[in-house]
Amino acid sequence: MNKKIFLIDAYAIIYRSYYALIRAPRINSKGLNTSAIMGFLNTLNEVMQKEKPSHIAVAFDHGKTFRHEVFSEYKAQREATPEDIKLSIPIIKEILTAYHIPILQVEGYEADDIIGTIAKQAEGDGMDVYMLTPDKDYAQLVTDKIHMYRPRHGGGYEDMGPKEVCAKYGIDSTSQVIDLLGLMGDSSDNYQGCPGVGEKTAVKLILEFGSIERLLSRTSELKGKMREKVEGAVEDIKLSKYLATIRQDVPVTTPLDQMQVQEPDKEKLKEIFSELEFKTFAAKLLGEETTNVKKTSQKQKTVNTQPSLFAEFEDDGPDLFKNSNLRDESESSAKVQTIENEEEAQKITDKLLSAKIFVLDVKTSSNVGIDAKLEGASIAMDENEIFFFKNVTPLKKVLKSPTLTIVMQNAKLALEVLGKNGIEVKGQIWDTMVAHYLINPDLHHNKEYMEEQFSPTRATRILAQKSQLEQQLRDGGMEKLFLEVEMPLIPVLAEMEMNGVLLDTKELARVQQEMNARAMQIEHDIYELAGESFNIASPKQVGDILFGKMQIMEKPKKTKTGQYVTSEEVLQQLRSKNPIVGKILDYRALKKLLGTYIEALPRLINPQTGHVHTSFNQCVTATGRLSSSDPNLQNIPVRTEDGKEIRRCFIPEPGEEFFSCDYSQVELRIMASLSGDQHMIDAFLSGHDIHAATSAKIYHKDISEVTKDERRKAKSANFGIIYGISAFGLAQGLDIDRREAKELIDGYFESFPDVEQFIEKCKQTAREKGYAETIMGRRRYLPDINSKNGTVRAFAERNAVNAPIQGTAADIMKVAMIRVWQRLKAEGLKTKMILQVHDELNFSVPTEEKGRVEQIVKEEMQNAYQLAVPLIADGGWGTNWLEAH
DNA sequence: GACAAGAGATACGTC
DNA sequence: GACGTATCTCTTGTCA
Repeated sequence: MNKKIFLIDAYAIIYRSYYALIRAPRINSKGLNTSAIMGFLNTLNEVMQKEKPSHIAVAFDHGKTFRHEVFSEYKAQREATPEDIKLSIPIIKEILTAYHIPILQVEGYEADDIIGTIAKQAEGDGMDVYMLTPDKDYAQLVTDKIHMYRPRHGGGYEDMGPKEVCAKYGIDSTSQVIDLLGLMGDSSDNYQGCPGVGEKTAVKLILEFGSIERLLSRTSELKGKMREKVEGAVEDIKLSKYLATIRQDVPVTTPLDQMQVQEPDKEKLKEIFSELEFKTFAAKLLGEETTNVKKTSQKQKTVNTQPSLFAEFEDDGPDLFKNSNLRDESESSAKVQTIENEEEAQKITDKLLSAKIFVLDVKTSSNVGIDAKLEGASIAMDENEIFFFKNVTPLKKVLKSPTLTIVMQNAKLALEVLGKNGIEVKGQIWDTMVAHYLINPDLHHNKEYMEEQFSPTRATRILAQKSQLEQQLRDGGMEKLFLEVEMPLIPVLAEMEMNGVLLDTKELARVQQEMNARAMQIEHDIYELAGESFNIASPKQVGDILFGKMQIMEKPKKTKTGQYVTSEEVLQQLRSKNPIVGKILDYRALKKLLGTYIEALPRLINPQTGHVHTSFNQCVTATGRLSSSDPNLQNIPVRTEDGKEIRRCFIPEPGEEFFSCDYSQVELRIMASLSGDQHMIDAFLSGHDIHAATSAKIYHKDISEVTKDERRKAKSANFGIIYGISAFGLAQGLDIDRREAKELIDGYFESFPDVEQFIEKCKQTAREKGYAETIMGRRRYLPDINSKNGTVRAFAERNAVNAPIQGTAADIMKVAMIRVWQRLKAEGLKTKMILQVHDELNFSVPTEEKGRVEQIVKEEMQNAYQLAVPLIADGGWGTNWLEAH
């Protein structure tokens, strides 16, 4: 029989036992928590009986280690060893001594290092080595002869050899365990490895590169974020690997033969167990009759709650700095005066009326207009004095005065909340949030600003910001855009948000049922074709089925994270390979519609108003467009038949009609105008279908001879220019090769030479100024325009072309919205503007106003700006959004 | 170790 | 090109 040695990591077992019983610790009559001792003994007992080792030893950590020397933070975050464990250690050591089991500890080393060293020696002596520990770090030591003997969660043990270790972590060899740990780090030892890399990613990298050293020498092969992560943590990774590496050269003085299992000192053990009140143990371990010792005879008390050792420090006392409002006040020199009676209010409103400008900062219960309640408002005329109104009604008269300038931050929200309380704002709005957006359109303003909590003194900060922002707007030539477009737009948006849009919930429910049934059928078909069921919503699983299991194509494309690409684009190409592909696409389309719209929309109906109230965000996009969220009503489907079913569910107010009016080819018209290309302008002036006309020009044909395919290509080219896509992008979109795409673009530029020049000019201007500009002076900064990296630069160049076109379209639409809204007001019409989708406006119109509204909307949209080509707006009516289109 | 929250990737809806 | 949202997957922090 071969020699068999068990090496036990004492603290690992002790901690594990202690925490396993933390909710119901074992406490003996002397008040000692014996969980740790009991657990340790149980483990020892089980091993001795089951495995009958020939040799055994127990290793303890001892003092600060060499790891602390190279890394002072090593295990620094660990809480102090619980008192109960501290008390248990000498007892456990005493028990071990009584068993005649050697206690191994070496100053400056951890138990792992000692066990690593002995394991190596024992292996050299031809022993079978078992390391008894739950600690995964030990896996690095595993060989054919050195196994881990790991306590299982529910009880029992797991014998882990090289095969088991590799299988558990998914690696090729046990030596890679340290590479794995070096990358993932170990939170319990307080070293982090590569931040953002956990087990999954670490395994992937190790499998790809083999080791940390090889990975670090070849980081250039990594892509994107992953490369940044790894390259940014090279030193941490190296250090982590060093810390994770278990030493095998510890000066242990105990020779192996002293670890031979011996007869225990039974008398001594009896004494200790009796002291601990371990009756069962005493009986069991000493081989006495156990049957008459009933379980219940253990008088161990079970305590459910244990007072925290730190209780006295956990008292949630007053933290002066917890409340940021308090901190704000201490920073501001302004006096805050709370206005509570009418007399005071009167005085201040009189003062306000004679002031030209003041700050109004409204306190709301929510950042979402429709949900928000009015909770007061502060007013500041200068930086010294702030008045906080708990009741805002006295301000009604002031806010109505059109001659005053009211400075606000996020005025749309204020207007909405005030409006709900019957207070109209007619003064000139000056919104610092929007100003900041114009000056720096790349930042996320809504979040940044709205997360700042209200405090009475916020008003003075807004005032200070205003003068700064005003200067910046002037410097950037955006004052006009700000005052004449963005500011007047605010009440329009506020009203649209409050109006909301009605949904036909019955119809929606019907559509939901029908689509759900279809989705289920398709799901079933897919499982049948795949021969197994899987999560079709998981791109990873879809990829594994299609390309891994079914292998429907050779050399499938992979994403940067190493998964198969299963995008619509890829799958469309593979439709003919296997019927499952089409089914997956159909399933995804249905699920998308169901999940994003059909099931989601009814949940977003406001119970008070019965309408869906989106947020129109004025400070989000880099180009100047609005965006819509919660829900996004700017991406309601329209292309597919199923998508159209959803549009059908958007309805006007009861008894009214839905009017939808959209600009025809605004962006192309803007490009024609900005470039001044006479051919393009003529094409528009002729009134022909613009894509056909473009095509006729490119292919030197009469417009009547243009084929469908030629028109399609011209259309793509037109869009390509607007979106600034590359020849590559165009080729992809049209499914033609790049050479042909290049020819198409060349032909396009030959036909419209000034368009080509315009594009060049856009890039040139951006290079010189550092930003692109719209017709109304809106800027988009393009810091990458002079980048050395070709891809990065090309991206900026496309933005340089796209931003002026898309941004100008946005400018024009905003002007149109303001004018339409103002006319509706001026003419006292009840028609409501309810949605804007970039180039389209939607209204709910009382029947008697139809004629008037159609005329106003078309007129104001078409005359919003004078271009070299006419702006055309097409309107349509219906009982729902789809019909109106 | 289990669990939840957060971040990132992927996919897809619109203009 | 510009967005916003759903879903899955992985990482990280927290709690025993």
